[in-house]
Amino acid sequence: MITDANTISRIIEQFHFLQSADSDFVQRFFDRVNKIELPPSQPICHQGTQCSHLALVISGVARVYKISDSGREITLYRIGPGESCILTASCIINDEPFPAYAITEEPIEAVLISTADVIRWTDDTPALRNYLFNLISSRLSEVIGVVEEIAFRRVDRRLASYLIQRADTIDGSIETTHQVIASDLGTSREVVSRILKDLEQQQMISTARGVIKICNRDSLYEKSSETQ
Amino acid sequence: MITDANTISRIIEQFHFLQSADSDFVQRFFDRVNKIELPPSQPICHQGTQCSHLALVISGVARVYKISDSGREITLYRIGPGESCILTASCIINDEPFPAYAITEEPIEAVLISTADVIRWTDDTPALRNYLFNLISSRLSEVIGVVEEIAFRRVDRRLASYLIQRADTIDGSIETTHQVIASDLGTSREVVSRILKDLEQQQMISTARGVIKICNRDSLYEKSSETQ
DNA sequence: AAGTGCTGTGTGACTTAGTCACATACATTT
DNA sequence: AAATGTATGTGACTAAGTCACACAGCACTT
Repeated sequence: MITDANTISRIIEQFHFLQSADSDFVQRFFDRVNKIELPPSQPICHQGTQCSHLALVISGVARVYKISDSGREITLYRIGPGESCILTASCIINDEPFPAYAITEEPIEAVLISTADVIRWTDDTPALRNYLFNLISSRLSEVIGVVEEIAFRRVDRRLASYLIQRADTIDGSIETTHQVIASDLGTSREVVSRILKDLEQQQMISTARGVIKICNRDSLYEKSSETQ
Repeated sequence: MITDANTISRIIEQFHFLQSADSDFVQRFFDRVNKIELPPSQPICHQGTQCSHLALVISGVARVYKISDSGREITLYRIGPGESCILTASCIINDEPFPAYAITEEPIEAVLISTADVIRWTDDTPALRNYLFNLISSRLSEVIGVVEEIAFRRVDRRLASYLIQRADTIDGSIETTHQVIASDLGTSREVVSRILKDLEQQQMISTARGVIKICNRDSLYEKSSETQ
């Protein structure tokens, strides 16, 4: 149960479906759900487990990913404010085990809905249902995008795109490690290190321990969009 | 509109949601939908186009896949009897363009539902809504499985699995070409040819133009489940 | 039977990517 | 300054993808 008016208005602001739902539902909603806070690097869902709650993220970011036997990782997508761990919803509704891992990256505030409420509400509340349907559809599109990336695009091009995307808007710097990048892209740390070295020699970026800085965004962009 | 009693009962048999829906809806359903037949190798959805109908497959198989600039393909999943081109549904509901290609493999009979009816019925008919939700969730799981395969598993292991899966149950033979296999697995024809040659030298299979026959299923299975 | 053409398969040489085993560099603590 | 832990660099090797081209099997013509 959530009672704090301030928290409630933050949640309503973040989740559009609460605005289009009738006030009766909104009241029941805040009666039945709970708010939790999670620290960074907190595992949320384990592959193969059943999910007991659906989490709607108010603030923070979580990462959903796969791990291979050899320990390599690949990020499927991230969950941000206003979104939800939709795989959970899909597991709840289909009664299947969770097919991946999820972990918090930035500290998360989330609303927890119990399995029973998810099932009841998706049945009788069009607003929530549409919200979930839209979210799961866009996840499907995103994951199809991941398939396309890893099946067809060269790692150096993908890395160039990744750097542009992640670069700080002000000074073009990124604080991260090669291992983290490798885990996002689904490749190995050595491969990332070598490509970064190449990019540095071509003056597109400069690197230091834990930091990458974009020096020539244009030529990096050009590299990212080379075909084949 | 579908009136033929025989056709109607075949459709109801295939689509469970029509059994759990109330009879009022079933009547409206058959009043409003149409049946189509498509020959093999007929393109259904083109990447980037809007979808005007949702197709429910009564018989036959379609393939949903991605193509790279260089012409390489990868299969995302197949649509069989009782299933539906759920990407279409997701595009209809989110009003997004279709993110892949779909083509019939075996001749297809399908029920076509117009965009407007899809939207109306997902809103007022729980049975149809749940059917679609389950389907899209399981597609998401499948596509996540594809990511895992191409990101982490070696091509020779994947090919071994593929052959076991596709082999005729009676004599263990498969009628296909190296190019078709490559397109399913998301690799190139040459790679498939080389690995098949290896498998043949290890007496696991024998090959001829357009045919592959499994000779030693056990050792092929062993190969498919080697780790790393 | 020989000719023609299409589709399917084989192969070498080369580039890109992933693995393994280390070496080295930098930052923080003691 | 030494010790520790994390981050990065590198060579050697295997796996996978690309390109160019050769050749084989089959259908169809004449």
